[in-house]
Amino acid sequence: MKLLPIPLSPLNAPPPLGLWNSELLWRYPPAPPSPLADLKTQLPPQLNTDPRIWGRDEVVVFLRFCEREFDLPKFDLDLFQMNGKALCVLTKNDLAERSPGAGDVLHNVLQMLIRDAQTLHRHLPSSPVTPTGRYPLSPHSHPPTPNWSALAPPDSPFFHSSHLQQFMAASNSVTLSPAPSIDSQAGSPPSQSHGEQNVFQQQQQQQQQQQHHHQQQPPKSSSGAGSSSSSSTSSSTNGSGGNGSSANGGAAGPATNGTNGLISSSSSTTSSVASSTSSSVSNQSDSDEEHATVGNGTAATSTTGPGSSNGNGYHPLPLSHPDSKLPLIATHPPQQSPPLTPISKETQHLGQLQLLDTKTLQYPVSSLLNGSSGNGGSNGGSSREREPSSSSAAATAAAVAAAVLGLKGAASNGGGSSGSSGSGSAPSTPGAFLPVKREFFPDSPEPNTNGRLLWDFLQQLLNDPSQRYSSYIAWKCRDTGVFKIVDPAGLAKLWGKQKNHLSMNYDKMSRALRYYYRVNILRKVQGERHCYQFLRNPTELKSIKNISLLRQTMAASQAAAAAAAAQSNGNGGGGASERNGDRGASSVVGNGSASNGGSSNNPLMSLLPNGANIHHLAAAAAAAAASQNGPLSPSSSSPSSSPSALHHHHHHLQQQHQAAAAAAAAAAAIHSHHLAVQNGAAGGAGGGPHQRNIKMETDLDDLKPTDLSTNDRKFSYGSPVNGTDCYPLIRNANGLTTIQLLRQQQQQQQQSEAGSPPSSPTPLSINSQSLHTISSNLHHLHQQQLQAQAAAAAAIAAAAEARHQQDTAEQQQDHPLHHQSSSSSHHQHQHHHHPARNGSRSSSTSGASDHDHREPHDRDRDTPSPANSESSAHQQQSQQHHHSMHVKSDDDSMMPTDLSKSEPMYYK
DNA sequence: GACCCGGAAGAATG
DNA sequence: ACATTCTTCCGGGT
Repeated sequence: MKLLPIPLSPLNAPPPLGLWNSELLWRYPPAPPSPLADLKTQLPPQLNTDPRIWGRDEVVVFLRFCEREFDLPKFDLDLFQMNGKALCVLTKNDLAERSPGAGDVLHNVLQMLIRDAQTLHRHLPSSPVTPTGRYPLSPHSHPPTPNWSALAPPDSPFFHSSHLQQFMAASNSVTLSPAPSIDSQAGSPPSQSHGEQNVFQQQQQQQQQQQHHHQQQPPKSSSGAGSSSSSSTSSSTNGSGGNGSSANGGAAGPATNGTNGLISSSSSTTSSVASSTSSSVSNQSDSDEEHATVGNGTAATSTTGPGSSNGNGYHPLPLSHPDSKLPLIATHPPQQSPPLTPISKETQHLGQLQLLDTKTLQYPVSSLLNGSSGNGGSNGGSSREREPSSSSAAATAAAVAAAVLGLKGAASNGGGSSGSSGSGSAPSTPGAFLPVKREFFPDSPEPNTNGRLLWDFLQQLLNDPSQRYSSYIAWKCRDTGVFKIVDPAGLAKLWGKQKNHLSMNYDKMSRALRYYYRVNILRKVQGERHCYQFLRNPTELKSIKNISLLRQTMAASQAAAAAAAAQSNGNGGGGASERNGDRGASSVVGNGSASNGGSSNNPLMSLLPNGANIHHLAAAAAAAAASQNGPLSPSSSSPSSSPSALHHHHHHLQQQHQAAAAAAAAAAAIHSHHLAVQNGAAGGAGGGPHQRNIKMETDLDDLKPTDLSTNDRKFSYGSPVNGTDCYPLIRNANGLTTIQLLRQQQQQQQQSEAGSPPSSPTPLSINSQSLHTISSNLHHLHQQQLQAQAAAAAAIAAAAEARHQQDTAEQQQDHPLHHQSSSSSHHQHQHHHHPARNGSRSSSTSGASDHDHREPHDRDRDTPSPANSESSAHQQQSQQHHHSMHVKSDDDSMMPTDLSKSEPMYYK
């Protein structure tokens, strides 16, 4: 027999990561580290490397292949009348039952394939492009595995990662350390309760159902299965809790254990899910899973369990609800759930798949997690370091190109995540598609986000599938992110337990909530007691973290970049420049982003989420690239996504960097409306080095470091879109979204051409809705492309002119001025915000240091006279309100109820 | 008196 | 050493 592919155990993962970390690798992705490479290559040609998209026939082919390759006993095909998705969902035990003696092998092989496929997808996001940005941000980030190139592999039905991620996200979220956040993300949207179910919910439900199904169908063997060292690997790790938890813990950090609580809970859920699917761990009865997850069961899950939490008890849940959160799994939560909407089996399968994915992912995740603390950081550093080198225009272009290609991941990491997330969450096609949040992966990796954050905690409670915490906190309108603290004291206690601050009370907790006002994570719903509104969706929230990180890390570089930019272009010109400086980072970022190469690190790109700028850039770039490249992804498209292909792809990208640059310029131009593009900027973008010039004005300036309020909101909320998922995506302005769409298109085309996509109801098997969405998206894309092209041309011309002018007289800071002025219009809103924020002054958090550091706000802020503050505060709210609402188009009516449910703005 | 706001100082954590 | 995210207090307003 050939050696079986190595189990996916997380352990394996790490090494690769290290490798990947190197820039070289990054740029030129080595062949897949795993044995998969071989395995994949050996797969029968007709088999897609992603088993999840196999049809029954492919499954049969695969089984035959395994029989031959591994000298396995003949499989009883009758027992494998299923498509790839279903096959992937089978646990080791399930497989063992169906094929005694070969189950482990089969399982391992499948896991490897899945993992590989996932990996590819994942990486996509993180894509190289701006490796720096991203990585730094999401260190965890998956190992920068270069696969990004693979990313493209259109093969997977899931278009690029986004879908996968989404899928995975749904199921996975847990796994990731950040789980909580993830969960929250995933969960949150999913709505809980009230009728509106988001896709998420559906997904979750699906998942749950699937799980159930899963459990039911495949009679689970006893837990034993897990034993197989290999097989259990991923799952086991998770399940074993110890490991899984460890993974989480790793990410979270030991200290964080407490944090894990949520996470744990969430993780537990995931883990549970995983376990269930995976089998081994829980193999317990279905109920087990639930139990495990739920209550103390957590214990089962292991670390996550309360035990880990120690005194803290993390499980917020546990408190009242014994069940911890098992949300996902929670089988039918009695209460809640929304009856799973009848999801198509496919979707269910997907869900299952997701679960699997998660498992598979776990490895990476775990690795990431580990990395997060350690590696992640290192990665980030490395990436950062790298970036500088890449600073060249080419790099930028490449980044852009990468973005274009589909890195939604890119966004994922840094900002991308947000964007992606945004896209993911919202965008996902309405329906069946996998609305999930792709973020899972990307985000999760991020170290910082442990569940300990209050917002995450709240999200988890709010999104608890079982709605076990509805007595503490409940959505008033999920779409709008409005929730009510039903039991302030109780919630505070829960929070206190979570954080191990037994003396926690509502007053304290509410202070913490108010702290979020400053960063635009929350706002108070005026007139309603205990009612708050999330201004950011989970994804975005995550991104915030990234931002913070970025800021920290990048601060220096940004400053430098800003300075450079100022000199070169005279961007801001005096006043303007200052502002930028002040406000900071954001502005800098903008610049940096433009300069990107220069600051390289700039997460700018990564920031995408918030920084609409980036999105726009990305979008524009994507559009431009798409137009030029034609089938961008084609390369990627090749299902194989062989390393070579990837490389090729990568090169291709590089070559096209100019195009990308142009795209960037175009994007900048496009944005100009929103963002003020400074002269140079446009030129810069086109030129490359000059890129610096581009200054995306935007909100960033105003934003505080942590301030999330940036554009996103505009986009996200404002996005008109409601109607279709697609729309929103596009609207999001995340380049990602656009990109994703492009990818989808491409992939679809490719698939259609290739015919690869198996008949099986692959996830792709797109339903009419999704198709509709896609078509819509495409349509939008087209338009965007056109605009982008036009913009690009204009931008180039403008840039040339600008340069010319500058050359003649740099003094012309007019542009900057213009810039400002133009921006000002946009700004106005922001300004308002700021003041308000300032009002909040938040000295709270860091106190003086922050002030200095952070800003201008303080300066702006006059005196702290209470009166002022309050007034300002009110203004703030009103303004914010305004803002967000305005964006939404909705009105101010605070209450969300109005909001079109069609699409929860909030989550979008 | 409950709720809400926000400043300030400090702790925990990464 | 530093930044972030609270936690804890507190004075003040509604």
